[in-house]
Amino acid sequence: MDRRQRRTRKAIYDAFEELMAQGHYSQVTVAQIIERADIGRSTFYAHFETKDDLTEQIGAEMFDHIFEGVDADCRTHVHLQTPDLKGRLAHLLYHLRDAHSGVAGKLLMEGEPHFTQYFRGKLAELFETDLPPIAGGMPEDLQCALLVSSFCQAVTWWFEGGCADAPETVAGWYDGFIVHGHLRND
Amino acid sequence: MDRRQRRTRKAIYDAFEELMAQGHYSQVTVAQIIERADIGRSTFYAHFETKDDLTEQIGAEMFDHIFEGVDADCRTHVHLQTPDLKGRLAHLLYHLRDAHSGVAGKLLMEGEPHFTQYFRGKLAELFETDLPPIAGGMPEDLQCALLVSSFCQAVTWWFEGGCADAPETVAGWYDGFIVHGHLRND
DNA sequence: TCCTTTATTGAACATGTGGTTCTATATCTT
DNA sequence: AAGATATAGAACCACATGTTCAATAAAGGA
Repeated sequence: MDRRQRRTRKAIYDAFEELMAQGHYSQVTVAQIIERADIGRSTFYAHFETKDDLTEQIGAEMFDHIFEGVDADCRTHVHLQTPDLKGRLAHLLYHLRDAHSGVAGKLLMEGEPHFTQYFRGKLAELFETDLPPIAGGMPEDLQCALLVSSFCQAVTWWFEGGCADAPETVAGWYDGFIVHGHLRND
Repeated sequence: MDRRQRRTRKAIYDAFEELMAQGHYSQVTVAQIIERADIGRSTFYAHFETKDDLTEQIGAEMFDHIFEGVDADCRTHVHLQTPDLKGRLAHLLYHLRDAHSGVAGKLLMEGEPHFTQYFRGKLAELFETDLPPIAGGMPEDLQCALLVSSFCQAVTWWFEGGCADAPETVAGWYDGFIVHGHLRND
């Protein structure tokens, strides 16, 4: 790729992250991105078809990095050689909190579809591989969707509270919610 | 309330529902609503501050009706005098599917925050009253958020599939997911 | 029925955003 | 050095949100 392209692309990514770190997604405009990235308007549209396109691509790249980091961590830690779900989720929470100044988590919290889409896909992969389907007749895709959706909600809750609890704690709660059920009275 | 106000308000509500029945929420514009409701532009803004304001109010009214219907049904059916969660959720699914031409469910599916907000609140009430908190140390508000979020996802999944399964079936699956957990291997 | 109050109308206006087009200019790669 | 390509940036279009205001219509109480 041309060096110029790399430069402007990075400038756009950085501008987007900076703006996201201080405001709501829906308030971030292309004009702001352009101004902060210090590029021409047409240059932006030479790289991305629409604003949503940028959001999707930036989301994909961000989460690719994050999930790579999670995999690397899980390979490094010997006691996770056979990584259990709980451990993987804890690592995921660590990276969501720390990577890119927590912008990933924040965007997840806001639930913007174009951004979360890719994350949900990666999360679905994670659940599909690790989980034997033992629902009471529930279709697999529904089961997977419920797991993804509730984990996203857990992340949201965690970020809304300023990541006050330790990743392991939250992962443990979620694991308990999933594995043992919650409403058991007996 | 003035008869004129009632008339225009109803016209706006009807127009909104008709437009939602045939398109995506984000594509529905104020201009369209005005045209279909056959009212003046300034009249619309005399009733609602913004489009989001309309969305919130219409969502609140819709879901108030739906939840009232659910309550009424549960009181009618003798075998649900002590209504269990599963039965209530099944009734809720019935009403979501049938009320207002299924627009409620469709909007839920699209996940527009201003619209779903009120529904999530009502759903949280339902869970809070029915469910003894027996999580493994999980905070109650997180537990409730996970329940709400996963049920919304179940509704979404159901509508995406054209409401192919019976409400009781979906409610049963969800209940199993919650009560017994899903990943139990032993 | 009259009269006061209030809602509606509809056009004009202001503003902001997304997205396109075009030419001159700057920068890269070979 | 030279041809290819990316960028600058201004001008432009289309469209949506929301406001303002004077004229008109309708409601509801006396």
